[in-house]
Amino acid sequence: MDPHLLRTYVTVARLGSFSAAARELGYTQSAVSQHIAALETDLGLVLLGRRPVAPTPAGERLLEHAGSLLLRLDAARADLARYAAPPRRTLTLAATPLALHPRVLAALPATGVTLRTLPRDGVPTAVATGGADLGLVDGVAAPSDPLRLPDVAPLTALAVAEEPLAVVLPAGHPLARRTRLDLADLVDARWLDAPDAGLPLDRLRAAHGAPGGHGFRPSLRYEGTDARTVAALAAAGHGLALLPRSATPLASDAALVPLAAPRLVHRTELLHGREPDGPVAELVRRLGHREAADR
Amino acid sequence: MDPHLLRTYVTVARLGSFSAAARELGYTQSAVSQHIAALETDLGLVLLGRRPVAPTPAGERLLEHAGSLLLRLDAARADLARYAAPPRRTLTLAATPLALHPRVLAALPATGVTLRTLPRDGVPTAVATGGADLGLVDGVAAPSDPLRLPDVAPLTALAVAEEPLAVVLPAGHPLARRTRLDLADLVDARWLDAPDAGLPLDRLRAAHGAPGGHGFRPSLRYEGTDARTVAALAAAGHGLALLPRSATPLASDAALVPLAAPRLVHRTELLHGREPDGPVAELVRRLGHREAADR
DNA sequence: TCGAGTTACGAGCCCCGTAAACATC
DNA sequence: GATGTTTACGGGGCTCGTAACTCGA
Repeated sequence: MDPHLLRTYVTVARLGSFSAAARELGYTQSAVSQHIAALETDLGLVLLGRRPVAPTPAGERLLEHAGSLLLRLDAARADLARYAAPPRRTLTLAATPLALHPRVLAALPATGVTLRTLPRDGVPTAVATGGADLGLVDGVAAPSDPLRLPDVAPLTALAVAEEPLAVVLPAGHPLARRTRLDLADLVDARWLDAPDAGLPLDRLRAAHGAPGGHGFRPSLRYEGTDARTVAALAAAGHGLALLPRSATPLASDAALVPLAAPRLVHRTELLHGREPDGPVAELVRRLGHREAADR
Repeated sequence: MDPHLLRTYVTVARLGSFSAAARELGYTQSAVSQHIAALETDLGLVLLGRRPVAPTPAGERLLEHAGSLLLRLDAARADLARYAAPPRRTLTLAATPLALHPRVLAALPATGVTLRTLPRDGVPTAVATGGADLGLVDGVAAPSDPLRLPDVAPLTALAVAEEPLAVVLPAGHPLARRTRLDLADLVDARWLDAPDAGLPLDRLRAAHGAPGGHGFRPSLRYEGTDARTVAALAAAGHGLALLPRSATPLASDAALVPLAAPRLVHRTELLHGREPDGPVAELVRRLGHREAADR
């Protein structure tokens, strides 16, 4: 289970071809073939069906392990590299769209900042593998509960902000006159599915206590990262959306009703590798008032 | 960052000696020395101080990564090995002491079972690396919240039971007459520190919302795994203890007061690798009524 | 001087590329 | 026969062991 072999394996599985993988990795087809053969004899399992080239069930399983394994390997290397490198003068920040809280924007230094928005899982990965110095992630959680983040490497998370959640509906919607809404009222509604900009529907289902996967049926799917668009889509009646209050600069045709039960908040956390220095440490100091969790 | 080199490195760090590590791994000192040198040049860092042989700060950091990396590697191998092996006829169960809920014991098959109790972190590890077919872990959590387990590999967790928590005090204790207690009343008390048998004090601090580490000061430390002993120690006045109701067959000199706030329960979960078969699947079917989480 | 880690060097193995064989469309 | 995977084989590099060297108590 040499990492080289694993890397070859995941590449072949992703591309569905030995030769394509060889091109991408800078090997010959022959070498790739030998790598796969070595893995298969080592594990005593056939990992790939040939013609077409596709993972067997065991191979699917290995893919899950291998992905996380290679990720952690990169993370370890990147983390150690920080020890060798001189302190950074600039700062790269990876954030989910809704995590760009005004408090954070206000605290950023005037120069030397690169900001990049990524989908949710990409942020921890970027911080772990050194693609970013700091990460900002948002999500729903019970008040003062830490977010559930995939633990790719030892990262430290600090709570940055918590704010109430609100349901966005068209102004004419029957529920728009309410002063508060419970999640239970909304299980059967159609919801916008905007995993990169809004809050994933899975989280709602989980919060509502139905991990089985029923309820909160998706309507339109939006694959962009702009919260304003999500709010506009909801106002136009394409489905409900749950957003933090501050992220919804309202059009006149939308109604915003606070979510009352269950008690959930929109939470933003700052993620960093350990022992930040230079501008990273400065920003952490300005933002992090209370420690959330050590992963 | 070849796993072989990492394994050599952690062994050297653990034993504090190149030659001892060489003996343990079946290499010559020379090879070990070359392994370490290779790692150090690869990463561009000095990992070990020689004479005495001890990790540098960067080396300490690598140790954290390497430990988890090697563990996951073993886990992946063990998981894949299950695909190749014929279905098991026997069943090995790893459990924390308080996780042996009567429901579980009742559901065990009559023959072919090996039961082993381990400290908390050992259970997920054992299941992941194939040391056990199934794991049972207990912990405190908010009602219907999954436990926070270290994620060493993709494991599936099923909720088995939740039951109320109670504080064990000596019969003569000033608080023993109360009909309910809040955690806030008990921050300043002395607590038994019994990480392997009772509930770790860190969890109490976290539940109380003070991750800083204050409060819940330890009194006597008990390193065994017997819950009965913990209850007896608490009854004898050596410190308070928090236990699930059912785990405290009471001596007459002890008082049991239910914990009322925050709303916490003692929860047990069943852990298994995916797609169980044979007796494993049978037990899972009998016990797992609701799925807790997929890690 | 002794214990312990490093360095020099050579033998063997492993890994990859070339090239030919083989399979499938 | 075109495309794509496997197998045979050979060279170069890597890894480990032997043994000589170095350093500190």
